[in-house]
Amino acid sequence: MDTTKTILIVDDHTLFRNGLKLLLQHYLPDSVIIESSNGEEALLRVTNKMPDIILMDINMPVMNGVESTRKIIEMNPEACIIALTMHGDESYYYQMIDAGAKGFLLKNSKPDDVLDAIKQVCQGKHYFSEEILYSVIRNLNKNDTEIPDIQLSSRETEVLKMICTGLSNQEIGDKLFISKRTVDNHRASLLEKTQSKNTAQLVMYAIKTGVIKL
Amino acid sequence: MDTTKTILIVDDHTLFRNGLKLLLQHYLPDSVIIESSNGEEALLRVTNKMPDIILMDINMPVMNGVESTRKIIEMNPEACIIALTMHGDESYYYQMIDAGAKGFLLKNSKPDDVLDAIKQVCQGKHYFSEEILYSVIRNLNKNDTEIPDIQLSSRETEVLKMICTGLSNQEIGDKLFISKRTVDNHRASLLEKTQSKNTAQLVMYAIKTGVIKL
DNA sequence: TTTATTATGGGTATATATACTTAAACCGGG
DNA sequence: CCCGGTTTAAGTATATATACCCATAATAAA
Repeated sequence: MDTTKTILIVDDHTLFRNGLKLLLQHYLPDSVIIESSNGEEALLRVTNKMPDIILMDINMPVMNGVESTRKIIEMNPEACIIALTMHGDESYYYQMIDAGAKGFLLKNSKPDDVLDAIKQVCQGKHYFSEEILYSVIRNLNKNDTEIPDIQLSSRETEVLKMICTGLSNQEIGDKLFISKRTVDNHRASLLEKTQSKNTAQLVMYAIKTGVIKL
Repeated sequence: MDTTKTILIVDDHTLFRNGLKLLLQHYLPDSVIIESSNGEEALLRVTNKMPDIILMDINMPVMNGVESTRKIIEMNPEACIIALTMHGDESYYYQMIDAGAKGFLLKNSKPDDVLDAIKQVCQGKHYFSEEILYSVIRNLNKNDTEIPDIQLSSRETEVLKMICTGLSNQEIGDKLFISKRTVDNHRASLLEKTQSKNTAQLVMYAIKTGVIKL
């Protein structure tokens, strides 16, 4: 690692931020570490001056990591954003890649991995935790036999949300001022697109993909 | 803070552990910090010598924080265990209190809060993050009008899990070698006990309460 | 021992969801 | 302009879930 760098940590957990900051200061004494507690704050921080590296959490209040990454990359496609993920965030991998993240780190990585990632990304390369590569490859195997990516229309998403709250097709129709039969059709489309067999699997899909929040 | 203390950090995220360790070493230079990456490791660590303070994450692989806390408190009811929680772990608050945790810290606390918590708990007192107290009080309000605590039988839980995977009552009956009608009745009990109107709400309940994992 | 709960199974009826089909109106991109 | 997808709607049929009722055996709790 050569000269002084500015590193922005974006995470909603103060303890995690503070700890990581100390960690980075210890291994990279010349670096300048700044912090933001969510995606929106991060956006404001980078408008004046783009840091050399951004370590971005995914699950955050106000604005999540995916959206924030997307907007930062819009401002500057060269921005070096490394996603900080936990096990369980698998469904966001592709979204983050799509948004323009240059690297992926698991939160249970070793400090060496973080330094490696920063080094690689600063050189214009990409960096992925081994575990993440493994997980992605495992998903690729799945996708051979299953569906790659599903696109739900806005109406379908709307209906899906209502289904999850426990409304019947009749009730959904009443709320949306459309026929129950139309809702039947949307539901059928949802079952087919998500390869679900019934309501239970549909709700599970909605939760796994983040269509609805707990 | 007076003399030298031993502090055990139990968390599955290496980065978090390392960061928190640096943080504690910075503010408590005389302390000895040791680490475990899950509840089972923690158990092994404390059998020889009980640390003065244990900072315990809740969601961990192999053995989670609740179970680990329960077993450590069994060994030594005086053990000073402080739970480290995230927003979203609300459903575990009561379990952790029940298990014997002496304090509660949110992962987005300030370092000062951590020192406070350690100080208080070492003096035999309890410590709770303000946000946690707030959340608990808010839930108390809810419980006035809603359901206090629901107890599902093991058979019901078994059926509920299968429902969530998308099996029909007939299929569940076949798997459990019981009549479809029996499953009908279990399902009806589940709907009543969980105050659900239909399958969708049932699945939502299962996920919110952690009956099933994603 | 009495009592309560759970697990088991069934009768009957209705409500809802699911499967298959067709089709009209609309809207945006090539 | 036509084409593909979405949204709307409906016919018809079956499968499944839900709502009541009841009953018995085993087990745990009081």
